[in-house]
Amino acid sequence: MINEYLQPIFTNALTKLGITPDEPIVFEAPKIAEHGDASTNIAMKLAKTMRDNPRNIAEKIIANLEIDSHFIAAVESAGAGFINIRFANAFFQNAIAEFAQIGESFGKSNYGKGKSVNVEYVSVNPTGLLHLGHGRNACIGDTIANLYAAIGYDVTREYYFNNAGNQMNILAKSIYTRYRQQLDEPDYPFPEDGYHGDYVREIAAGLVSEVGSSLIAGTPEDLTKCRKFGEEWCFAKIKQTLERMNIHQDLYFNEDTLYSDGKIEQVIADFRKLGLAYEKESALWLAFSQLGLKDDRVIVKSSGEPTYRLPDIAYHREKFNRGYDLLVDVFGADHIATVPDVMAGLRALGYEPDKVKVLIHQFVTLTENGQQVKMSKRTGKNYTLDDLLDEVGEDVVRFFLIMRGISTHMEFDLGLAREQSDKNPVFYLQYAHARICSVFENAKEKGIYVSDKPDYSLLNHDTEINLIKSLNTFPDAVLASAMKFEPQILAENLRQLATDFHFFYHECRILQAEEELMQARLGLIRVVRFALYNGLSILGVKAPERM
RNA sequence: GCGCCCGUAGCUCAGUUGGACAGAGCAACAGCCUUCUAAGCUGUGGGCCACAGGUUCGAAUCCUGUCGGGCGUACCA
Repeated sequence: MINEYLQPIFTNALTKLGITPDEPIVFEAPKIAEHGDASTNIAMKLAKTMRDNPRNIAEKIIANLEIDSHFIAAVESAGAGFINIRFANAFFQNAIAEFAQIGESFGKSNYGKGKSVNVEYVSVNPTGLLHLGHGRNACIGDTIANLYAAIGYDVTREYYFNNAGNQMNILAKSIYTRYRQQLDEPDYPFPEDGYHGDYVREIAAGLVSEVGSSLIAGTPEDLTKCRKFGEEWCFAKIKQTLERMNIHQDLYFNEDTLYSDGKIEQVIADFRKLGLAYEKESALWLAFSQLGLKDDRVIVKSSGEPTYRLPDIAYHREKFNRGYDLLVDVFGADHIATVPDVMAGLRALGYEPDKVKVLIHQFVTLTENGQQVKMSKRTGKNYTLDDLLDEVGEDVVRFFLIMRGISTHMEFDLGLAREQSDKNPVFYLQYAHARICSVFENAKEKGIYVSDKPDYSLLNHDTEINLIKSLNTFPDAVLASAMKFEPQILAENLRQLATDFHFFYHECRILQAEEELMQARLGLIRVVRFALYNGLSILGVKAPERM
């Protein structure tokens, strides 16, 4: 809003000076309050082409500005050639009136109207339970999806899985072993590469009570039953955990359908047609070296099974063909190797990889008293996402897992999480929301009529103006958070908004104020509530009315 | 060896397309509740932004190299 207001005023001044800038003028909020509400470095940018020093240029620009002194209080040059702009209170009073009119959709936009995005996340194969790393993936993906929904995109949330691969067979064998151990043979040997997790015992116990000893022979059909039972059990658990975190995906895409629908064969045929696929040592290779990558890779093993690259390419092609404007993949750092291969493959098939945004998040290190806790599914000792949700609650987990940039290596200390969960910043935001609700509740009890059109020009207290400034940044933060694929930007903005609200709340009485002022303040905090509510909802966190 | 990510306050981390004296939370210390929720507010201390060069009006941010950590580098996914 500040940018929209200043842009024409400055462009006009430059035009008068005979300058047509090739890029829009950038206004930013100075870190230091004395530097005003907005600042531009345009004079410094022009210094080279104009062959003049930035201070002189700044003065010339300022002299040519046509300023409405009702809204702009001061414009001055400073420092190395910055132009600082300070708004009058009227500017912000005007702004809050606009925000109030927007009402409950404050912060949302129709930036992406008519455009569609597919966000693929979680995508864990049903061979075990979700752990903390999956949680980070899930929370990032879901928040990204929410962000794009908030800026007007048509969003599809997708979960990709494979219930046919080798890992599933290993799970089947592991289940069968536990089944036998529980049924008749306590020393039945456990497969070397099997899943050691306790949950496998649970699955086996479930199997025992469901089918008794009918699978004891261990025929291939019996193992298939073990696998099927395990798959369903794991999926139910995974979905249950996601449900707890308020995550609901629209589409579960089974890799298997790529085979049954001939999509895999089609990709192979197309690569052959392009002369990019060749046989060597009874495997099928793809000539990635002709696609700008270093080495050729196997896409179909000598056993006849494809490697992960092939279905990944076929799957992305499938998503492309569904016609989305944007495809987002959320992967953990361990899957980074697949990205260049898939992109190169897609490009060769005639698709535009720029439409795909791959978000690689780094790992979460789980520690307890300084010691690392392993989360692996295979080694057995596993601390699951459910365990964490039980300990600290859904809101803390969701907020914690997105409050840092996705590329940072997060450390999660269990002891600290237990001890500090009540100090988690998420409560700070929720508390601000609850406080506002409480004020309205009190107003209602006192029979106070709340006006829809209060006189916002009565808001002149520093903390009021400051709060409006803070609100002013919220819609931009939602947009920036989406465009940059960084949920953390929104989390940080909300924290600042809550700070500014708490400060205002401490300084200014609302219901005890004189009638007109009270109405203006109620109007103000109503907008703050919409911002907090919308922001928290995007982050998948509850906005309680009472705490 | 090569590729990606990271190294900022005691701890966990922010830091917009390079901008003005480097920020927040937690921890520590000192204050604020007969008044709309003290899960709050105010104040204090705390830094060779890993290290060394380079680019420029200006670098935590961009480039090169070094050191340290994470993840990859399969006919596993």
